[in-house]
Amino acid sequence: MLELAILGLLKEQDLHGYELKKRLTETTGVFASVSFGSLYPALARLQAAGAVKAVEANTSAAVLAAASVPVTGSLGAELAALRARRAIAKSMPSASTGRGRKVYGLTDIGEQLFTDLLAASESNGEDDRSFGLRLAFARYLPADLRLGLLERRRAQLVERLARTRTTMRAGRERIDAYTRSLMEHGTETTERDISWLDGLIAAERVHVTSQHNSPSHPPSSVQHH
Amino acid sequence: MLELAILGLLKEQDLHGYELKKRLTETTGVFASVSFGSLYPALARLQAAGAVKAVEANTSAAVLAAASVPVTGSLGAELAALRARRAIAKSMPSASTGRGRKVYGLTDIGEQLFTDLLAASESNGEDDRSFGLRLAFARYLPADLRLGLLERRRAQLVERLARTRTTMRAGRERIDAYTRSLMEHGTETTERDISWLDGLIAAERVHVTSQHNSPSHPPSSVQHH
DNA sequence: GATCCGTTATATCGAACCGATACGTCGAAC
DNA sequence: GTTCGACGTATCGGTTCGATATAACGGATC
Repeated sequence: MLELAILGLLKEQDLHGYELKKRLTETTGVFASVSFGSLYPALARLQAAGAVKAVEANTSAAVLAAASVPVTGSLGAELAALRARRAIAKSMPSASTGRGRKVYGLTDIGEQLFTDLLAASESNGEDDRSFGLRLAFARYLPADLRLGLLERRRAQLVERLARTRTTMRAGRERIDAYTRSLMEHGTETTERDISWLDGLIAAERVHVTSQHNSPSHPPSSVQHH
Repeated sequence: MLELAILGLLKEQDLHGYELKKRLTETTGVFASVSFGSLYPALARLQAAGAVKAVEANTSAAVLAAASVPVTGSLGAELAALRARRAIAKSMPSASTGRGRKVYGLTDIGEQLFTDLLAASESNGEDDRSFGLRLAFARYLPADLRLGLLERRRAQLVERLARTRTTMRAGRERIDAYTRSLMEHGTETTERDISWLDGLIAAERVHVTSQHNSPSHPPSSVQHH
């Protein structure tokens, strides 16, 4: 789960651990708290699996070297050098502060792993954060899988709603006022989530039926009935 | 965190593990999924700390036979006997590996531990589930601590709102449509959470200022909307 | 009446994850 | 001139999860 998030962020841009954590907590938002105690082991796992590699492993020395002599052929190193130059130009001190930072980048294996993890619908944990994370990377999914993700989530929320209502009817004398208020508020929140999903699904269907290009599949075949 | 939930449920009624899990997932609802892999170790910890004790062990005849002398020719009974001996060797009292249910109840230490955990405001994890769980047992809190719980939660949500808005303004070109929709929906949800909390806080204040409160008699009417 | 299957029930294992902490550099405030 | 906070990598102990094993029971199904 965390690995999917890391791969997704690295797909857009090479990043080091600290920045990765900031984006996971702040930008992606879905992770209320992802700690270094899980981030660094996850990075180590991904590196051991060959999904990511350390693209730039030092401070200004390596940056300057990459900037002056770009003979490595590494795309990530060139990008890092570009970013370092821009940072220096903006007199941003973060390029050379602190201890030696390790910038990670995706490999081909990592690209493939990202695609596999994102499209995995059967082996799903199916929790709330899983959906939020997948939606944040939904633009990398083909249109049909994207629609399936939204509809599966909708069905899941509808089922949760039904179970909650059953529980509230079943043990109504055991539930005190605070718990009941919590459950009712949760029910309303889930209902709003469902109608929000309905909006997304409707927009998705319009997009699917109006124009025929999905991101990775050419419109060679009509939809099957 | 899980220990607090267990203690709170056992405070109302003696329960065995399976029923405990059902109430944690269904009734309390806050825990989307609490697994046996965390429930049983938590129960063992609480038992080792003397906070709970096995009140009734409805052990079957096979378990008793395995614990004392394995007389049956059944393979399963012999395996059970092996495991029971190993458990006894680990000095675990009443380790019945049979299928008899073990009903747990609170001790005086457990009552005290529950009160301490519930009132702990400084060493808080402060995540979403923590608040929901505490609110579900808010009737056991004195009125001032209950109000503090609600106001701390409110302040937390307000801060989250501010941080999310800052993030959305800062990296607006980096955020794609799906992520933006997710963040906007999350913002609306948080705003509704805050106004829901305002209702609870108002009801709480009315109760505090209008009459003398006793911890064992929570307000009979909590506002829902 | 033997067999299959879902529910009730306890328990363990490996892997993942979290919070705290340590180690370390830098700029700014005081 | 030193404390303070930001950046930055890393590990440790303990908690939790998901999967799995074990086992007894009741009800279908053949």
